[in-house]
Amino acid sequence: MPKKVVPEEARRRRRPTRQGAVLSEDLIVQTALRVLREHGTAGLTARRLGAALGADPSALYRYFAGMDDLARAVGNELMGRALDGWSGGRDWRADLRSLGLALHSCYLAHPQAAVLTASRVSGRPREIAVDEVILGLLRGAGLSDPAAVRFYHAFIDLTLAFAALDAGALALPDDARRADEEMWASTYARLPAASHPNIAATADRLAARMPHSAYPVVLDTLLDGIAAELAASGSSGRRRSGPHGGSGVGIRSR
Amino acid sequence: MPKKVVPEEARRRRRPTRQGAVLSEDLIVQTALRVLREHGTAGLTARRLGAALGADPSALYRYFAGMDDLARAVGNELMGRALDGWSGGRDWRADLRSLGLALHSCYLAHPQAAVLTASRVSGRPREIAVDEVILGLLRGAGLSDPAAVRFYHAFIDLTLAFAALDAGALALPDDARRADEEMWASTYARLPAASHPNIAATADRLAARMPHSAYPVVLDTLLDGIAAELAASGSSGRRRSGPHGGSGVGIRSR
DNA sequence: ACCCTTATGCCAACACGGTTGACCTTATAG
DNA sequence: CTATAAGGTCAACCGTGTTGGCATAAGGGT
Repeated sequence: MPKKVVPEEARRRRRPTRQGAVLSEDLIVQTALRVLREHGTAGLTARRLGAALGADPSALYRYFAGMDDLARAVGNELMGRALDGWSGGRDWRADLRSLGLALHSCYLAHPQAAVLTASRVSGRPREIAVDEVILGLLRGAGLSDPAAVRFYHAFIDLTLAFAALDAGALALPDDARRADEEMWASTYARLPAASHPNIAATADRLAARMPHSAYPVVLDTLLDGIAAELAASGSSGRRRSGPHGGSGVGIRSR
Repeated sequence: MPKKVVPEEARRRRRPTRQGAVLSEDLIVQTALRVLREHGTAGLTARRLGAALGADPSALYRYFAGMDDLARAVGNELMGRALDGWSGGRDWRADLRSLGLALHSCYLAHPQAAVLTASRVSGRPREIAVDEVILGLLRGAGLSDPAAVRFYHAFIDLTLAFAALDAGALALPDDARRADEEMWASTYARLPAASHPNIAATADRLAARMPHSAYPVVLDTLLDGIAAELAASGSSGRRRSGPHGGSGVGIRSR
């Protein structure tokens, strides 16, 4: 039956639900975020979302083709929030850096939703807007199209990968997260230097650093790489280091 | 009922199943890997695994506390395989690169387990062994302890973050994954140049590159960064670029 | 101001998922 | 040889996404 989902722009009749709510794509997405925050990653079910909206679960299918489609809409909303809270206008490096950090922290604000959507490509307007901005910054900086695409890919996947990883830790039950964090001060710090010399020599530094995100470090390294590419292609003709060829590893969608 | 799962070492009576198979933890894990490979990535269900073993689904609960527990067992198996299939002995850069790729592809071979375990720190022997190897390579290359720890953190989180991201895509139902991949050739390729000039100019390159993993590119960039740090600290005293300070973003466990 | 079309909410049902309690069988300890 | 309990099986429970059919009310056409 819901082969035909009416797009939001074409909606006319807004019938209130039995309990008075008037549904809309936006209301459903906002409620989904609330349910996600309250009930955890696995807590977003059609029935629970319906209950939270005061509507029958099947009513959702008038707005989304399925829970999968809904998840993409949620991801799109996160992208939009990040973009709204960002402003460019400085040099490409500062802009890219602040955009990456904005995306990262925006996903981290909703860990459950991040875990759910970070590995999906929604193809919706606000995500497309983010992609367009990134590509614009890279090409505007002077990169060739192949290099811009290569670094766009690296930038967006890096950002979303860390968003998902860090969000995954935040989304754990409190006790499990605490146990994971204390692992560095307990298990690792007690390893004998004889069998694990390198861990033993750096145990205190590890315990201090591991509970934080490595995203800023890796992001800056990537920005260094982009700057190096710009310097190389600016002076001489082409090329940079390493076997950065196009031979992909694995099959990915994002 | 399965509050009490008998550990593998304490098992004595091995009753054959109705269809003749003799169950064991190892047989179940191996069969789970086979089912994952054959029935697609979303095809590992208790009922299907039971059928593949020639046993009732509930028999699994004599060996594992639940499907979650079984997934962790599969994950452990993967860590072991990654470490076993790797050999160092060349320069630090080649060793780090092959180790990263080995970990990445090993997790990707079993996406469900990867998604489930990538953001956890288990503190188990094989994982500790991997950490010791990485730290050893970095310190052996000549990095100071703070730099070694910083790059160890970046390396392991980067690898696991991409493993989880890429695995998340692979773990999607087949049709959803296909839809995601075709998004680049459909939605993005059709955006008008007027509104989205940068995407329009690079649409074909994007469609060609995005279905692959960006991990190798980012990994090589990180290795470039390590090499730069070595060169800088080798000649002059200290320092590298960027605001890489210790002020963490977010709270992480891994 | 009316009516008629149809968008849209609701209900009941389906297939499939993990999980469990009760039962039965048989391998092994004593 | 027997008693015990490990471990396989069966049936059932509950929660999941999803859909076909039906009821209703919104709002444009007249």
